[in-house]
Order: sequence, then C-alpha cells, then structure tokens
Amino acid sequence: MSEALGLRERKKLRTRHALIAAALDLFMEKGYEQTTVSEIAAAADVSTRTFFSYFASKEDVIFSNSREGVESVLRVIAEPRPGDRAIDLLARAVDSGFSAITLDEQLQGEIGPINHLVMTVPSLRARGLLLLFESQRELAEALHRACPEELSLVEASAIVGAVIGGGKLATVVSLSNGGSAEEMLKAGREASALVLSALRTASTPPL
Amino acid sequence: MSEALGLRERKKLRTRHALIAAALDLFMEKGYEQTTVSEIAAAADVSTRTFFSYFASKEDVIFSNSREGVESVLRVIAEPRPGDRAIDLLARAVDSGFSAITLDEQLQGEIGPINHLVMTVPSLRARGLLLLFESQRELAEALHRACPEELSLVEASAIVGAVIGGGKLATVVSLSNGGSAEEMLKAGREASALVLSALRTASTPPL
DNA sequence: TGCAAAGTTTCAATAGGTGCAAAGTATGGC
DNA sequence: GCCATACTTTGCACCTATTGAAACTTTGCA
Repeated sequence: MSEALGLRERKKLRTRHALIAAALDLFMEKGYEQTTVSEIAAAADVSTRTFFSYFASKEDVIFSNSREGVESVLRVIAEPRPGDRAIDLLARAVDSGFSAITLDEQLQGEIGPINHLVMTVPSLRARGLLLLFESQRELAEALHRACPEELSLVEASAIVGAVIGGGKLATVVSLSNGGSAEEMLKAGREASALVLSALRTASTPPL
Repeated sequence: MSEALGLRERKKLRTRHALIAAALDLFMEKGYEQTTVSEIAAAADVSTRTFFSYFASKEDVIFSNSREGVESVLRVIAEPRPGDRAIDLLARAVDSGFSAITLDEQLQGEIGPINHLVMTVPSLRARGLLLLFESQRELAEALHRACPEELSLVEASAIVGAVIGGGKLATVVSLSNGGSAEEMLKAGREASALVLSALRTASTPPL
C-alpha cells in the first residue's frame, strides 16, 4: 500500500480529490452550468488559477478518471489468449469494460450522478462522446496490432465502431426511456453481444 | 422558383449566408480558434450581437446545414417499400446518406475544408459527434416506428448504432491514415455494408 | 540551514455568450 | 403617402472560462 509518495505528491493528490469532490457536490446541488469554477476552487480551498493547473477545463473534472477504464480495456486486448480471433478478443474487452463499470467500488457512488450530468448537459454529452470516440480509435488500433493478419486497421475500426456504437446507442436510448441503471447496462451488453455475434457468424465462413 | 419571401426574409437569408461564408473564409485563412466572432460579424457587416441571433454559438456556423442531411435520411426511413425489412430500410437510408454527401453540389466545395476543421479542432469534433449521435437516436426511433413488429426501440438502436458507429470510425480512421476524401467515403461505405450484411445474415435464420 | 525546483496566488486580459432597452426597418391597413 | 405594429439590429453592461506573467511559498535535498 505504501506508494512512497513524498509530501508534495500527497498534497497534490489530496487537492485533486478535493477539487473533484467539491465539483461533484456543487454540480449536483446547483447544476453544472450554475456552478462556477471559482466556486469549485473556493470549496476546495485553492485559487481559481490553480484549478486550471489540475484540469484543463471545467468539463475535465467530470471525466477525470475515464482513462482508467480505457487502459484496462486496452490491456485486455494487448494480452490475447492462444486461439483468440479478433472477435473473441473484442468480446472479452467489451465484457471487461462493462464489468469495470458494474464493479468498480469507488464508481458505484458517483456513477449515477455523473451519468445524469453527462446525459443532461450538452457540453458534457459532447465531451463524453469525444472521449468515447477517441477510445474507440485506440481500441481499434490495439485490435489491429493484436491480429495484424486477420484485420486491417480500417477493418478493425469497422468492427470496434459497430460493437461499441451499437452498445452505446442502445444504452443511452434505454436509459432515456426510463430504464434503470441496471436495465441500461443490460441493454448495452445485449446490444454489443448481438452485434458481436452477428459479426462472428458472418466472418466465420470466409475464414 | 418564386418562394414568395418578403424582403425581411430575403435579407435574413442573405445575412445568414454572408455570416457562414465569412466564417468559413476566416476559419480557413487563420484557423478556427484564431478567428473571433467579432471578426466574422465584421466581415459580414453586422454587429457581433447579431451573429448570436443567427447562431447560438461559434461552433454552430460550421454545422448550420447538417440538419438537411439528417432530414433526408429520415425521409427514406419513413417511406418503406413493400417487403422491406428493417435492415433493408436501414441499408437504403445509409446509402442515401453517403450519396447525399457525395453528390450535393453546394457541399462539394465546402466539404473538404469543413471536414478538415471538424477533424482538427477538438471542440468541433465533439460537437460533430454529438450531432451524429442525436441523429442516430432519431434514426433509431424512425426505424422502430417503421417496423414496430420487427424491432423494439432498443433493438433498433443497437443496429443503427452498429451500422453508423462502424461506418463512422472506419471513415475517420481511414482519413487520418492519409486517405483521400474518396478513400474515406469508400471505407465508410464498406464498413457499413459489412456490418449491415453481418446483421442481415445473423438475423435471417431466427425470423 | 539554504538553495533550486515545483507549486500557488494574484492580477490582468481575451473571448464567448446573454440580457436588456433604444433605434431602425418592414408590413399591413387606412 | 402615413401610421401603428411587429420584427431586427445594435450598443452596452456583465458574467464566466481560460490563459499569461510575475511575485511568493513550500518542498526536496545537499
């Protein structure tokens, strides 16, 4: 557990978390747009300017830990098991992505509110989609690297885009149609599985 | 041809076009972020304030005519031919979408630069993805409405998301890999077709 | 203890965006 | 042609995000 962090690092981490916590509290209390960066900074006891040395923008606070999920999915792709075809690898990666969302202890508390914010505030929706899209590019590249014989980069992009695109749209539509958080995840999993299986059966014969 | 527009309307249209043209010129000349809204307004001979009565934001100028494409695709979906299954309808819609991009006379000149801007400037990328995503929701809903027996709304979302998601990622990846505009469209079409055909063969047996 | 690096604060400035009230310009009826 | 009405444009004040520069504090380390 001892990460051997110096005082400096520990303080930085503490400030970072204080900023995130303060921001989420305020966002939930008064809404994203009604909350100013100075208020967040004040609540975390730093100057406004300092806020921007931790986060490039107000939007970034919300997505501060989104990288972790992506990294973990990429790790799955980078470690193929013998006999894996690209589709299998992708299926495993998607599954691990959903599981990460479902299981992450720390996220459990924040995921609801954050989700609500991201669904609700246009600029956050846009930012979320951008991040998702960029992750898809990374994923596609990783998949191509893992199975260079089987898939060109563009082909890998096609299937990654299809599986995640289908899962994402189903997730969001399910949620906006009054679904609970569980239903939404279920819809996303099922949609991805559907696309995955279609791609699998379609690609099996030719190979 | 006579649209019976009053002077008022004609003037508004002229101003709108002047703003769009001025904005594109400036963006291409000095870059998006380096161009201020006042400069655009000045170039179109209106006040800065007036700019914002035509467009809600600087980003909006770029996407000012994106609705048309969506509308035309929705129209395709709303007019099913006898015997169409959901997949056929979607295939036709996607095809008409790509054709619209390829053929639109007016777009031909602007599409290149606009594309470049949208690919390059993060805030525009995000905005573009948001618009695309919202269109997908509309598309999914239209598809569900067209084939309510065959697909639930969430199922429709899954396939729409898959086809468009796959096409989009393939398009962008192809373009960033040094592809020409033609190659990029080709990649997108092929990716969509791939996903479409996988979904079609996968769904045929069960039905 | 004392210095250099890293981090923070303060201050000022730019730019997007909004609300508001005054001024200007079509339009329709007379 | 003239006026009341409705719609636009504009100028202005103001808010907030974001960035740069300079002065100041805290750490890490010799």
